[in-house]
This record gives sequence, C-alpha cells and structure tokens, in this order.
Amino acid sequence: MKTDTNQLYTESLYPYFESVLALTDEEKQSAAELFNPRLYKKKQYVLQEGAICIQFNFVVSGCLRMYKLDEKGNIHITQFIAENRWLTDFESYHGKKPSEFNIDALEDTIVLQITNDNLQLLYKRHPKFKQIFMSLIESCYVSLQKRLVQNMSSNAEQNYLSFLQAYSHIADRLPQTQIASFLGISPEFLSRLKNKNSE
Amino acid sequence: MKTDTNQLYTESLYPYFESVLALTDEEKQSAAELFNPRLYKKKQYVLQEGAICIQFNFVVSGCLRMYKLDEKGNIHITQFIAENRWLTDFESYHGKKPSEFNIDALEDTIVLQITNDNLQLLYKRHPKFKQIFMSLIESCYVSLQKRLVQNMSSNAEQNYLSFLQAYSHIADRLPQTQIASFLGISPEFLSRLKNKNSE
DNA sequence: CGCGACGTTGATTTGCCTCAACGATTGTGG
DNA sequence: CCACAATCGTTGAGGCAAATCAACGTCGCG
Repeated sequence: MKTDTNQLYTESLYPYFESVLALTDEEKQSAAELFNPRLYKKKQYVLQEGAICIQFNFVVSGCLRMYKLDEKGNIHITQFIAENRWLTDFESYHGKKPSEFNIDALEDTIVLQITNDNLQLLYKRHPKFKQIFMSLIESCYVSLQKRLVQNMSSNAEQNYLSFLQAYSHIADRLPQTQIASFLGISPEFLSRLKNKNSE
Repeated sequence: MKTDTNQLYTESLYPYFESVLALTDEEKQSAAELFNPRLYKKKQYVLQEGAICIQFNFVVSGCLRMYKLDEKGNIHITQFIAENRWLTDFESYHGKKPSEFNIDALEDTIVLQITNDNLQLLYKRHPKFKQIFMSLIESCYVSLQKRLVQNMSSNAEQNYLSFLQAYSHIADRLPQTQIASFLGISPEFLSRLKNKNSE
C-alpha cells in the first residue's frame, strides 16, 4: 500500500519517461507501485564500495555524487546527479557484483528507487519500459563519452568553463573541492583559475 | 537473398548474442537476414564527421578506431574496436543526428552492419534482442567508465601499463602514435616511457 | 567556543609537451 | 623494381601547465 507522499514523488518521474514515450495511466500506475521513495541526509551513503548496488536511483530533489577511491585514498568523482536524473552502478546493479564505487549525498536528497527484480517485473508487465531504459542508458553513455573527449582535448581552464556550462543548474551548489575532484585537478589550481578569470 | 559468404560471417555473431541469451534457429535466421557484411580497406572511412551514423558495426576481423578532431586538428581516439566487438556513434545512430566523430579502419576490416530501422525490426520480431542490445550498451558504458576513472586516477605510465593489459589482444597490432593518441599523451613521451620500462 | 571543512596564496617541483633533428621502415607511383 | 615520399619511432633541449607542500583566514556547525 502506497502513501499519498509516494504518489506525490512519483509524479516527478512521469515527465522523464514521457520525454521518451507516452505512457498510459496503467503504465504509470505500475511504475508508481514498483518505485520506492527514500530520503538520504547530507553525507549519508547511498552505496559503499564492496556492497552490491541493488537500487536504480532517480533524484527527486537534492544532489548525489558517485566517486572512486584510488590506492592513495584520493577521491575521483565520476558523477554529480541532481534533480530528475538517474544514477546506479550498472555493473553492480545488473551483474550483482560488489561495486568499486561509492555514492553519497551532497545535500539532503530524496530519491525514487527500484530494484533490479522490480525493474524486470516492470519490463515484463509493460515492455515499453525496455525502450525507455535503453534510451536512458544510451544517453548516460553519450554524456560520459562527451566528458571523456572534452577532458582529453582541452586544458584545465577550458574544462572548467565547459563544466560550468554543462552543470549550470547545480554548479553554484557544489563546493570547489568537489568540482576540482570531478575535473581531475587540485583544489588549489582551480582556485587560481577562478581568480584569473574574474580579473 | 543472402550468399554463403554472408552466412559464414554471421556465424561469428551468434556466440556474442548467446553469451547473453540463448537463441533459437529462427532468431538466428532473422539476425542473419538483417545484418550485412562489408569490407573496409585500411584507412577507409566507416563514418565521417558531419554524416549520420546509420550502421551499428560488429567487427568480424580487423580493427577500427573512432576519434574526434579538436579545433587545432589534433585527433583524440575514443575507441579501438577489433574482433567480436561493437561500434557505433549511439547519439547519431539513435537520434539520426550528424556525428561529431570519425571512424576508420586501421587494418583491412570485415564488419557486419545493421541499420537502425532493421534493428527495430529485429526487436519487433524477437523482443529477446532488446535484452541483448541493452546488455551490450551497458557493457559499453561500464568499460568507458572504467577508462575514465583509470585516466583520472593515474599518471601516463600507469595508464599505459593498464592499457597494455586491457588491450593485450591487439596492443601489438597498434602503432605507438595511435596508442599515444588514445592515452592522451604525445608520441614522444610514450616512446620515453617504453624505454624507461624496458631498462 | 573550538574544531573541521573550505578557499586562497606563495614557493618550489615535476610530469608532460613542443619543437627539432635524425634513422628505419613502409608503401607507392613511375 | 627502384626512387622518393610518407609514416613511424627515437632522442635531445627547453618550456609550461599543473601538482605538491605549507601557511593562513574564514565560515559553519556541533
């Protein structure tokens, strides 16, 4: 039995789905039943390295980061995911393997979650969702590839500027240290870049 | 009407599909009908920047590279794709948009190609292929993410060494200039790294 | 209040690039 | 089949982008 609150959150899910394919009320209803809302407080883990990523997350409000620790303990941020975007570790979620990544909340964050089993159930009930999630994975791939190319073909300053464009919706909510870690540069150097640009 | 030669090539396609899901003879037959073989000579373009990528390519033999040109004319290689692996520009293929990428052949290369329309037809005839291609896209995403993290968390020397491991099947067929471009370092510096390691 | 995260600035070091020159190899047209 | 061009790999000298280490001020929070 779902609460009214859940119903409220799932409302924010449909616009995403319908940007790919229109849904019937029945399809919306199925989705609403199979997603569960959850609140993560700032700094709380959504996924820890070594655990299996059992949830596919849709961010209703707030912001998550995904990162990997290297052998020296430095963190490397692979993703910032804020409102109306999706996040999971595909390898762990799909293959039920222990994850190499961590996910935590940079702000208090409300997500809608679906387990892999429930996602398969959703596919079975309404094959249309296969198209939708295939399109979702594709767009994740495309943006990752864009980021890789951007990184390879420019210096830190240009990468920072194009980050500001691509992440204009959340850039001012992110601490500089986090942005530096995402860009793969030191916080000190990012600080110098900013000053240089504002002169 | 398909030739015996085509039949021969498509044989190499089934093992890939069946590593995800077992196929019936009918499903194999449908796939064989909808894929077309094509030979690209060394240096020949498979896709040129600005064109729409209408084919999804499965490499039967040989090796392709995908790359992007930056404003200075430097090339940045995003992929090396050899035997039994897949290559397309998803954004262009799916969205029918002009591509930002180039694909060409590093060796004489035989590919099996399917257009997006035929792929949709294949999905319609046998929905099982949706699962298979979804799994394919996922694994593309996963390996791209691994590469990004590897790149961010290590220096050029370690990146080179892990490239050799990850690409051990084709590393010795690739010119050093190409490998340098893939790693995002200059050919001169790669040369110095190699000498350093072999001392 | 006091501690820890954050941002800034300076001095120094270093990883990697650029430019240039040079052999070796491949390939190609006459 | 040879001659010449193009591509490839190597090596040296010099320069720059970015890291590192260290010190310090500010702010938010328990």
